[in-house]
Amino acid sequence: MTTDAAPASTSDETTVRVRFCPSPTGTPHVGLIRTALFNWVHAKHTKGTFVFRIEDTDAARDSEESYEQLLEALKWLGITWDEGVEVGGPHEPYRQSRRLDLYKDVVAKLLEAGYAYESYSSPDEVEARHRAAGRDPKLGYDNFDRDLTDEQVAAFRAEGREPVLRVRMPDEDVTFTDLVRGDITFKAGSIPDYVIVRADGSPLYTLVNPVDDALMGITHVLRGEDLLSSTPRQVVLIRALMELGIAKYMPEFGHLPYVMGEGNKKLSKRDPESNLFLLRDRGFIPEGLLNYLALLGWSLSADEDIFTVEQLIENFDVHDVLANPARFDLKKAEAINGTHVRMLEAEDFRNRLVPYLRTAGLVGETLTDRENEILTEAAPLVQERIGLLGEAPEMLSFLFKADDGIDVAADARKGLPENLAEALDAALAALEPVGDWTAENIQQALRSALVDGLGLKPRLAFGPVRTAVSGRRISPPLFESMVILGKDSSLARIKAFRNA
RNA sequence: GCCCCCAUCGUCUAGCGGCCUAGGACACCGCCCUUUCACGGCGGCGGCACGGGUUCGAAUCCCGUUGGGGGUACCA
Repeated sequence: MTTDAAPASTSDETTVRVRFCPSPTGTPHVGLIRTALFNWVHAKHTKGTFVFRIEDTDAARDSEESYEQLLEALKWLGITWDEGVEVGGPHEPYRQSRRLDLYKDVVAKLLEAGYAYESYSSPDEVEARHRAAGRDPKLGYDNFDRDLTDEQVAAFRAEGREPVLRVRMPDEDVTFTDLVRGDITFKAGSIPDYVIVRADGSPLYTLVNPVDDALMGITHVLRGEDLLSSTPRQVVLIRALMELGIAKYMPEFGHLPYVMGEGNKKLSKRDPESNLFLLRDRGFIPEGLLNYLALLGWSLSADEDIFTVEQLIENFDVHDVLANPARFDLKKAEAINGTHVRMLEAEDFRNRLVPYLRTAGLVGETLTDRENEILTEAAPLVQERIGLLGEAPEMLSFLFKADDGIDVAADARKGLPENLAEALDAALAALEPVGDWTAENIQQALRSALVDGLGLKPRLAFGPVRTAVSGRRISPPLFESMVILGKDSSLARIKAFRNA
């Protein structure tokens, strides 16, 4: 005998309803976000509804701060929801901590119809019974309380025991069709009756998750593969809810592969590269990060890794998602991000730099006219040189500093020509008469003085000026930078370095 | 122990029985471009875990082995 979820499943005509339902514990991490992304994209692709629900039934671990961070994360990434917290909808409230009465009703019906029953056994007692019968003591719950007599119940009650509530698992195989893995069958007897309500009356995830999915009409459950082995339990419970008229249909399940860290460890919340806000602070942009995350388990085509969110929505099909876990590769993520950085409109890119300059202390809360001018002119110089926005401040800092505030990095002093002083003098002499201060003219003047005049190789010729002006061995294009600084400032810096 | 999932270059992947002498991307290594660094261009390195089947033909289908992961909670 087989319990098959498929026949009673969602029909093609049913509008897609997916949900993202995190527990507000800790900071948002990339695995969580990838799950949100695939749910959202699936909804967008099918013109369905994306529900954002909060599973805060664990008062000890849940926090309001974490809840706020989840909102901030989705907003930053542009992942919008049609129903849920903040925006409301027909199934309010969307926080489970405020739905407790609903669960009580469902539990009463489950008990009455015999799908669930009271269980008084303590773990120790279960283990003792296994030992006594010569079985492995770690076998799990033994379904002992399934058919207690009234006398037994009364006796337990008399001892002051409060029961947990368990779901009666059928003695048959449980099969469901996973959207990414195909048919999956759990053998009869391999799953013991499981707890849905604690002895103190509070509901567990095993109850509230499927119940809310049923109540909210969720058609597709896309979640991490860590929940795969709890799916047969949910299938059984939802079948009961269908019998009771609480659930209209069996949702389809799709279990997304893990996002792994170094080695074969699941990326933990403590790994820095998994922390969404840390990635944002380093300068990932939503376009790049979303692109990379989508690549973990899905691909647009055989030879193109770069795509926009629009393309992702257009082409995404959950059936194409791979079943095997993927490693989060920061290098590749940065490379993908860099490509998206280069794809930004110049003004958009410029504006996105501001918070990073502010954090680095290069500009204040509001930019002065001069700072705005510098930024507008300098931004294009770094746009194709960085993979992360956070790399920009170091590259641009010399443009925002005073002429006497230039610190010369140690490596910028190395590799300069032997006749450093002579080269600087020649550069000054050549630049003084330049009237029209353009990159073209600056280059011409320096080239004829240093390359032609002193016979320096181009590689060596401009080093002294670069160091003098920027204090760095590596800088944005030199001549353009000098134009932004202006003639006076440029010459002052060369003089200062000459006399240092 | 039992249950379930997974297995193509170092990494992410294309591949859904013949287009595969296995394609792309990141990383790495050369070369070119070049005022530094990048960007860009060209080239190189590098893989179907193993063993059985099925088939005229298998990276692709089946079975097994090995390896990895998850579950077996009054966590989610």
